[in-house]
Amino acid sequence: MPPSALPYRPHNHDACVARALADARTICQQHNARLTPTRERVLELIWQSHKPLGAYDVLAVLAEDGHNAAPPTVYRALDFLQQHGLVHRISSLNAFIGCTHAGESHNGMFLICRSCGNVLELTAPGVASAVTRAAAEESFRPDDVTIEVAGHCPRCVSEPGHDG
Amino acid sequence: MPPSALPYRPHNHDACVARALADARTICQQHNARLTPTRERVLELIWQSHKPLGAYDVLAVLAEDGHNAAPPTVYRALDFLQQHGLVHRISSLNAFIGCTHAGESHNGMFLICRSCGNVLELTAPGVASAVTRAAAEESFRPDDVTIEVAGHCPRCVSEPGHDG
DNA sequence: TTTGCTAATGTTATAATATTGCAAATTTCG
DNA sequence: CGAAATTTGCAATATTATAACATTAGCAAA
Repeated sequence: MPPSALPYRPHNHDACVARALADARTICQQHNARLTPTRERVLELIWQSHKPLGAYDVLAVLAEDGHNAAPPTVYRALDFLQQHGLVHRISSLNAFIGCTHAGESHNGMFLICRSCGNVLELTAPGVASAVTRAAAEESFRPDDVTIEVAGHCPRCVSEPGHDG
Repeated sequence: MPPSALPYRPHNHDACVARALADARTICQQHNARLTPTRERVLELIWQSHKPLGAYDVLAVLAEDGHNAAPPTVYRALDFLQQHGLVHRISSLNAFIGCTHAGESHNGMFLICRSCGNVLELTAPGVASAVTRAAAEESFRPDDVTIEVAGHCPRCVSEPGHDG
């Protein structure tokens, strides 16, 4: 039996979040970019679980925080975080998830469980090269590659009905 | 020099549309599904070019037709067409495009030109199998695979500024 | 310390995309 | 025909995202 990937097994998620925030600080410093309180808070919220979060979900939590924010605040923070490779947008879900390979150059491929909602980000070199090759056969010059796979994660295949 | 794929070279596009409509009729018959006038008209509109069309673009043309339709009309027609494999939704664009492999079982991969807007749908067995393999390594059971590649098509790489 | 510049945020409004729910019409089929 | 199922019409509303412009914070030079 192969080891389950992170999102699918119990773990101290606070450690995930802490690591993500620490990495983000480092990366922003390297980029000479300012990880302001709002941006950091949004990143933290996005990282609250391995399930993607919608912009308006983030907005709602900010409101609970007492931060009277409007949509542009959230979208700007998310744009910033995306630009620095700290979060990804999952376009088939209109939602955002923390990048688990921040800092590394990577081609994300996302495995989205329809049952529990967790998303696993993979670096899949074989997939990336196959895509590149297929594009090259059409003389197409790729820029951004979106690969999103909806299905069922190992936990939900074996014991349906999870939500965590 | 490799031959340009269909969307990138001049062709009698009316023939594309006619073939798509004819195929659709056949497929719907096989599925015991009703290709009603609205559905057929929506399919025809989606096929007006090799550029994806938004739901509200379709709606606008229906309005010009004198068909006083509301959004649900369009979305229902599009759902129907998707269910029968006649159109695809490009989630990175929130738009729809005619399926060029209707009837065949296929895993679409879309090459989206950011310059001219044309979209080429490919069947890429190498990509499909790489994705399947990567998912299997995580014991993930894929259901739907979305592969969308944004970039520049051969025509726009060699002579930027196209729109057709 | 003021001044001036840039990046970041606030604020209001609105655009763009998509769905819900119910009633009416149409088609299918016994 | 008449009952059941499918399709459509329609109004309202939900959800996601951006435009436009005013304001403030951070920071460096005069």
